[in-house]
Amino acid sequence: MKFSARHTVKNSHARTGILTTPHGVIQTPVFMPVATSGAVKTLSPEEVKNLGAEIILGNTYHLHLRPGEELIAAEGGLQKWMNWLGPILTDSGGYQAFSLGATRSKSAKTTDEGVRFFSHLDGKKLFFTPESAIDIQLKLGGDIVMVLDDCAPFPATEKRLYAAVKRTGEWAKRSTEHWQREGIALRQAQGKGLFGIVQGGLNKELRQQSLKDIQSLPFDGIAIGGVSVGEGKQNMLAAVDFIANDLDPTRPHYLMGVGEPIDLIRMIHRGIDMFDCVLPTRLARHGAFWTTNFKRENIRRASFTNQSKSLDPKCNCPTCQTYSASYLRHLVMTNESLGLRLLSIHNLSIIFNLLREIRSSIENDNFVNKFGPHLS
RNA sequence: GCUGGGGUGGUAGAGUGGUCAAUUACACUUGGCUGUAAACCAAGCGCCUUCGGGCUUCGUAGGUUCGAAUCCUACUCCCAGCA
Repeated sequence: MKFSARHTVKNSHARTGILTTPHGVIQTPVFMPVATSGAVKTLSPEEVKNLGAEIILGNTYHLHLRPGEELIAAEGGLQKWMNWLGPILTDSGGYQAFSLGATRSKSAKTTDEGVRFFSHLDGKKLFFTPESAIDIQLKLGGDIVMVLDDCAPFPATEKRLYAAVKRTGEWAKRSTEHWQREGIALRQAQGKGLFGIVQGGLNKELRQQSLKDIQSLPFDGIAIGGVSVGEGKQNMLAAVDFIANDLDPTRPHYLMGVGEPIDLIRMIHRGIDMFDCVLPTRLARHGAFWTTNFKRENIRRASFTNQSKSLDPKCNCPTCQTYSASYLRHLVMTNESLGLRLLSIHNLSIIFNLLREIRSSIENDNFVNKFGPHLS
């Protein structure tokens, strides 16, 4: 995997870049729609691509459970199988240890050796280690492989955060060793990349320690995890600010699980190159959508009943070019799946259009000027 | 016309003397959602309220009772079967 920064900005960490993967080249800053179980929910890969997606995210935990990485490998890899011909980043399952463990008692537990899961489908016991998480992702066909990390919840004690940083650091080391043992030359020839993940929650020293741990290892990219776990926007900003100045500029920076349009702007200003988030598609399935000025609305609100205009007069997405808010509300209220699809298309368009604007403003040295009011 | 069954809040449908302003579901209203256990979750949903409570409701009108959505009578409407 290769990354090169293309254009940087004065008075900001914002930058554009190019990420080269086995399945194609990506313009950064980039947003990766989440295709947890092999589909961006409600949309076809062709639709996702046409909206402007260059890379999508698939999930180790979910795909391991169903249908299993062996089947996907036998079918020629996730890209071929689902007919997404571009790059795919596979998440490791570290977040599921948090989300299943935190919200469902005893369905996931993290130890120094790895993460034990009880399948949410049939209760079957699973055990992921840093090594097995990589093996599964390679079988799935991930272009970018994420290490298994220990994602601490919010709020978390300093002790818990310390443990997360220590364990994540140790796992990171095991991960790079495994990556090499399994043939780093081959990996590099294939052009696949391995990303490390920084933890540390809202603790400045621990964030900086974790960044040091991760950046000392030969990772192809640096991810920031342990955010978007319920801490809120201001806390998230603080967590990133702790380390923004020390991010290795030669490697891509990936903020995991973010986000909202406003968060993308702020975090790109802080030097983030990559994002993924379920919000555009999940909000859509819940009737919510963003306007071009980054406000959240919900189409179920009675006031949209007679709105014959589109969701947002300034939006040029396929949904807004074609359908009225009134009709979209009707579709959602009557559980027509078309409504969920059209809102997913709109929300993803809002994100991709924003990123196009941001990239071009960076290239034109206009980023700070244009997005100034939204940067802090 | 006769016989039997039944009319409960927007809808369906519980409830058969007090713990019923009335279970539940759906609908509706409003919130929430940030590496997807998520087309989900939460709250509200007769009227008024100084949030203690007050008032009017279970086809209509009477009645029994300390007390009725629940028992009785009449009326009315609906359904099934028979004429």
